[in-house]
Amino acid sequence: MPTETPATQKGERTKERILAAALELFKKDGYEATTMRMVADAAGVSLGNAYYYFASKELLLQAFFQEVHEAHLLAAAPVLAGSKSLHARLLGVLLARLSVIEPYHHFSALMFRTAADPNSPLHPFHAAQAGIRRDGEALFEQVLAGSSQRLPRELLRELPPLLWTCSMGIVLYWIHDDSPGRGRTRALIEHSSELIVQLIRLASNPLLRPLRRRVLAMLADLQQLAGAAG
Amino acid sequence: MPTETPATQKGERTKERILAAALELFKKDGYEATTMRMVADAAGVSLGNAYYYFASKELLLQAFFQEVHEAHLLAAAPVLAGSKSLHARLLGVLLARLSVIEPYHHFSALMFRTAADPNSPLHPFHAAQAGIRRDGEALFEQVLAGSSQRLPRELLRELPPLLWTCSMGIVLYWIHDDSPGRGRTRALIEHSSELIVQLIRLASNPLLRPLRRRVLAMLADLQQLAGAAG
DNA sequence: GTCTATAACCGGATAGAC
DNA sequence: GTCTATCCGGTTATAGAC
Repeated sequence: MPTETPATQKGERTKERILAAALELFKKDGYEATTMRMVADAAGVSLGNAYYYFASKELLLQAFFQEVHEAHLLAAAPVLAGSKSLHARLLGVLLARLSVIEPYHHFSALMFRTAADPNSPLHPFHAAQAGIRRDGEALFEQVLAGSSQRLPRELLRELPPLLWTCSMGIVLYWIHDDSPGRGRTRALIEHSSELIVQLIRLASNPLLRPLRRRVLAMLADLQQLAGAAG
Repeated sequence: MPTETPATQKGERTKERILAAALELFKKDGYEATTMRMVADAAGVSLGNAYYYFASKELLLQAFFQEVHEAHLLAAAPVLAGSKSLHARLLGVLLARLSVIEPYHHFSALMFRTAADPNSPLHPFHAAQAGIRRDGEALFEQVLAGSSQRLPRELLRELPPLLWTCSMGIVLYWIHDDSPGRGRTRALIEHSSELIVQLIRLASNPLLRPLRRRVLAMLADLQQLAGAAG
């Protein structure tokens, strides 16, 4: 299964050519409109050869996700370097994601159709995505760690996956959002980042410890499952 | 487009036969494993004829969802008639859903794959699903209205869609859940119903009015979009 | 053993005759 | 309203070239 790492240099170049062709077509025409035959043609290889390097169309899409994620990390870096306010950091990171994915709005629904299938290797909790998920959580860890906000240790441990999930929810909202300039998603990001910061402060209140325990217990439930799947 | 209502009596019978055959096959083999050719064969009609009545395989699945929803209403009725405790009502309704969908766990992922595509008529926010969504919200309205718990008017208005969304989240969790007897989902339902009740009580605290406002504003954002889509 | 190509399979969807 | 014949695209089998 040379999908992992082609042995030859020539093979490696071929694989790269196929991937590049696919990404270009995805961006231009969208995922579903792009056929494997088109990809193969654009890359100058046969259909069968394309399948030799990428066992499915989905795996090509996965490579695309990887690219998007790396662009997000890049776009978020200046925000994280620039401010210690938790709200500013959270807001900045979420807006950075928005700006990175915006060019793909017209075919985002089609990406998410496959990604929503728990059996698909593209699902956020799938083992194949563990890397991206960990990276995503690491990003929110940074958001928290670099901020001036004080947090109970247990929250610091549990919040990153939760924030990452929230950010996925925002992406889901964005997919549906047809408002000009994606204004609604922007509003949602602003409101929710304020809200989250306020909730985090509230959650640190000692009076609410029993409630917090309950929330953390539920989060543990959720992660147990994610761990089993991924 | 006689997909809506066949003109002839014969047509009506044919349509029913196709639907019945499809549901049986979905339950036996799952959605993806069932081909339109199998459905047509089992119904004793040609492939083209099946497509005359159901323009896509997805529309057959939609009919299945409708059936599941009606079974849920039926299963929830005794709970709603039997207790005035908010927690008991919420818990009962969520567990009723679980018992209704359990027989379909083995192919639930495949249902949700299509349902997660915003362009699909199966998406919870799609216009075609407005009926089911309204019914679902109405169910949670009953859960609240028939309980002994006092609620601010604004909460009473905003909670049903939120609870419905939570219940969809639980279904999503259930899809991934491979634990024996679906124990994890049961635990999640118990924990989250307790948590929700506690949060509702907390939300009624006058000290938290500013926070509550913010939450309600965000919910308004979310519903604006749902309204546009559905 | 690594790579590439051709030909076919399979199933969702459609066209058009009756 | 029903059929047959066909398209189309993801995927696979397989044969052969380096």
